[in-house]
Amino acid sequence: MPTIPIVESEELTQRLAFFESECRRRGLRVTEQRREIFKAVAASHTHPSAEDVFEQVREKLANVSLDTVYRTLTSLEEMELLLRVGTTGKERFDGDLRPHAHFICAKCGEVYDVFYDKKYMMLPLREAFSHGEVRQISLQYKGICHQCSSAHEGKS
Amino acid sequence: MPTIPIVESEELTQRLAFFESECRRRGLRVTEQRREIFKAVAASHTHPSAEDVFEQVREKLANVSLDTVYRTLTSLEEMELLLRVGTTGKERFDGDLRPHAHFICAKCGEVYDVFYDKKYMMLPLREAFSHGEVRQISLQYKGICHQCSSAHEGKS
DNA sequence: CTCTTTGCAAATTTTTTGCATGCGC
DNA sequence: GCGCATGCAAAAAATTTGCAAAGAG
Repeated sequence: MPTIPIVESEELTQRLAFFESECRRRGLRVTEQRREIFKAVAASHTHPSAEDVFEQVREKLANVSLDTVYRTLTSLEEMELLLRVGTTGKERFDGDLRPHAHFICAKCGEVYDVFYDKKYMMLPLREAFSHGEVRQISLQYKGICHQCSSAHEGKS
Repeated sequence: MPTIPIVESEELTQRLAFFESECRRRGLRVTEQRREIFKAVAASHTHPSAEDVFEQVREKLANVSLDTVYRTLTSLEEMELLLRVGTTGKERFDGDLRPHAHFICAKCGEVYDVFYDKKYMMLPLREAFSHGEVRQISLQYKGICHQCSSAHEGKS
């Protein structure tokens, strides 16, 4: 039962304002639903799933739909106002057990290997062990791969 | 179009032997299906999805089923013979944009934050940029959280 | 010969999409 | 008022499960 820290309301207000200005800058409408969904994610430190966000937003807006939550979470991610933990889409597997990281293209989903010197992983490892026994380390970079940025078609 | 490096057959043979001994050690039967599925993942550097593995294994064993592939990939992961890129199960979101890592419990799926000093991320960042424009860094530790290891019920 | 593993099919779970109505700008 | 955003329902995609038959030890 993790104790849930609440983001202080002052900072939250500030982030909400930024969210709204970002929406306007991109020509997206500031709706109650978007505001509540953003607040739900920004205020929590529980790494909620889409379903979790849906339930929390329901307490404020009794009839939001789950698909609006999905759509909004996706657009918030595109606006870089939240992070998605893990990969998008289907699971991928890797039989290479050497310590290495992944570069994942946000557009095409391709996964590229990134090798690094093990010693650079030591510091966060120590803190990670405070949460339990670490069995696997996975460092992921998300971005746009060269292939996708040269084929300059489609959204951002 | 990524060029696909093939794991040298000598190393592959060695890994296959290890896979078989691991199976026996755990009382799992060494079947053609398991062997081919393991080989498919171990020999490729393409981070295949379950479907990809399925298609490749089909070339050898014309009637493996997709569910066998799923079951085997899961057991190979439990044997720590392969890695799963990304999280298991549903997607989780994080509104905290400060640079930090995640400790993900392999048993209950809970996600814990792990903060670190940004400077320790510099080295792999340089290599990551060789694949494209990095927009997000995500460091994940997978393991068993204290909560799950104290509640010592169930598998492994 | 026993008991795990498989293949099939069906079920679940998670996420996405089409379309008419509603609401921010 | 115009057009994007929403809600509903239905579809799609990904993964899991029950069960009888097959095969490893």
